[in-house]
Amino acid sequence: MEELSATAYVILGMVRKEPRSGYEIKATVDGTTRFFWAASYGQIYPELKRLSEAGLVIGVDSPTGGRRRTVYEITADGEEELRAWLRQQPETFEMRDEGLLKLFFASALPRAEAVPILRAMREHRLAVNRHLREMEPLAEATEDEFTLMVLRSGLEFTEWFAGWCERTEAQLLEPTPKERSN
Amino acid sequence: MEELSATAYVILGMVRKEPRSGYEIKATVDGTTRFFWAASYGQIYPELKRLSEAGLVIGVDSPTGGRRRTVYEITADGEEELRAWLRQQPETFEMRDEGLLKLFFASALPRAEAVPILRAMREHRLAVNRHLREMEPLAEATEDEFTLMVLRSGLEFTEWFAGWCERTEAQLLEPTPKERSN
DNA sequence: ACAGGATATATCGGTCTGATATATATTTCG
DNA sequence: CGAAATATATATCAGACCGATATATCCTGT
Repeated sequence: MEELSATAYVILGMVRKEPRSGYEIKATVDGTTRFFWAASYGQIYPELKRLSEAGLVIGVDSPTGGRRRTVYEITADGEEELRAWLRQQPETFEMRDEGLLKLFFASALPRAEAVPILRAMREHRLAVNRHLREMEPLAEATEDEFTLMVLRSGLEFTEWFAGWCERTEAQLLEPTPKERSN
Repeated sequence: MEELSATAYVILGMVRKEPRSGYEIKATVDGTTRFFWAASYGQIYPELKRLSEAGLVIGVDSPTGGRRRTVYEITADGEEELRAWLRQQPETFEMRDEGLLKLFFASALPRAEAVPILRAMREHRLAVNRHLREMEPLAEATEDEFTLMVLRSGLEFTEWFAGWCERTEAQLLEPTPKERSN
């Protein structure tokens, strides 16, 4: 069998915790992993078909009234595949931060105009932090300690980042090294 | 005119600092922004054509012997476009961290097997940190203070993250809350 | 002279996002 | 009650983006 995409493992991991429909998988991803691994319908539905064909999940028809609905469960093969993946060294780490990118090119603007970039970055990190903080009680209530562990990394990360923005902004308000040396 | 992709602005920013060929743009991106904004040949060359057609850059034929080579310069319109973008609120922030994803699903493994995930994450962050540290003297030498500012964010980030991994690993080696309460 | 690496451009398969389309079920509220 | 809004559910498409590969030339070390 071919290698699975990372999204396939997100799906396997999610349906292992609890059988779910594609829609529910998407909702759960949006509520949990999206800060470090997102997934869209455009991936989820085709991937569910592939996983189903490969026998790693089983789709069970569970219509709600006249609305068709398929709930997927993980198979023994699927669990095995998931565990094998978990035991492999993580490869992918990517970040795309438009704020840092703008800051990198900020010499194209008057120096003072870099301040709003840092402010916007800080606001955004703080907004995410507040959001994560709201999720904390729920994560504390679950059996799974890793949910909370990962959530705490998000809390710490956003706090560190917001702090960096603040300190860097302060540094920008000071005179430049060139000006100081005059 | 249509809206430009973020990669288009990476190109504009890079050729504004210094006229460059597509190959040189890629090399510079790999040496600088790649940690928070990457770009591949598959984007760069088509985008250079579009930007050239839109009059935001000008391609100047500068062959090296018999090897064709086009060096791109930014135009006044291109600079204007770049500055307008820099003044807009940054939108995109994305992260894809396979380590955190694996940790999130680590309840599928015996508890102790989460340790190698955290170790691998820490090793990776430390490797990036060492790499950035090597680049520091170069960044310190440049006129552009934002280069160094952004590099320092990478240094701090990797240090924070490596520290988090270390602390979280220690936490895993302690007994579970359940075991403690017995 | 030749191999290996650097410079330079181009392109393709596959992943992934964000938006949109379609349909049904449930809730809200005048 | 009935209409409107919202939630559930699946499907698909254009475009962004990555990683790899192909092709060709130039430079350097031995």
